[in-house]
Amino acid sequence: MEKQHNLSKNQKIIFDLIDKSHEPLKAYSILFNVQKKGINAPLQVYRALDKLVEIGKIHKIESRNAFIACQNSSCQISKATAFSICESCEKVSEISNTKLSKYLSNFADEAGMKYSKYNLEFFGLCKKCKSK
Amino acid sequence: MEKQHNLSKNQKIIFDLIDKSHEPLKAYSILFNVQKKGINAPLQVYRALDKLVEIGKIHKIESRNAFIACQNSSCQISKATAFSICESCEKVSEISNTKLSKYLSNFADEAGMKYSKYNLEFFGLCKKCKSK
DNA sequence: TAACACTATGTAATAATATAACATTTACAA
DNA sequence: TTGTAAATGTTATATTATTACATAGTGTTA
Repeated sequence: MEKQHNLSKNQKIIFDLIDKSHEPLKAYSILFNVQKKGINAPLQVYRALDKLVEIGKIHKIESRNAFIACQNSSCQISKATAFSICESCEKVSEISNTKLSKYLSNFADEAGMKYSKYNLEFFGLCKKCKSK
Repeated sequence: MEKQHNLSKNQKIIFDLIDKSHEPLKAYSILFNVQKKGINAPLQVYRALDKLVEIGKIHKIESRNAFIACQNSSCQISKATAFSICESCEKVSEISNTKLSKYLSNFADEAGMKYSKYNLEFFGLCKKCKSK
């Protein structure tokens, strides 16, 4: 059984917002959206984001400085993440592919090092944008 | 034959600095280091960095907001990059592995989409830090 | 060579992203 | 009930990156 994380008040407010969103959210856009709920300062947002990333409820899209909810229960443990990003409409999807994650987890560099932690971002055009 | 890019004055100054460095450099650290050469403003640095990234002479380490010189002639074309990052000493190495790059370039998501462009960052402890 | 397009440069101001430092409060196990 | 870790609140500030505008260089081609 996986460890249960009871989210704190701020964590819950911010997670709910990200989880409901259909696109990655940026920290200051989150801040703007939760000010009505009494979260007033950037640090309050960043602290909640840090924690949510740490426990795997959300992921940071590094190339976009934005955050999305995890779509994939297993990366709550693994911290091994992969995304596809449309360079036109900025749609981001989490890739949940066992073969890919196994391949990357087992990948060994020249020195024989393996890495259980990684982040992969694919870039291209999504189906919609491609057909325009 | 690959397209020859003649670097401009600022591009050359900044590329030389990054190329000589044994660690990823951040934009404002670059700025500080090139002020004696007459580059005074952040924008001058960012413009050169953008161009150098575009032509593949350097890469951005997204999770660190830092830049390193390309170690791998082939990614001047591919924009398909992979790195290992030590979470203790922050050493970054570019991974140049044909199997890996082929695997990722041929990877198709659920929708059958392939992506020639990607960025992969592995995290762990380098050999040195591991043995401490 | 003049006209043009394109790339690069210089400068100032400001936007966007993220953290430091410090005080206080809450959750909860020992 | 006390100790400790986690979370919160607040102010200030550090770090990363872009906008806007003016000017200068480079190379092509009419």
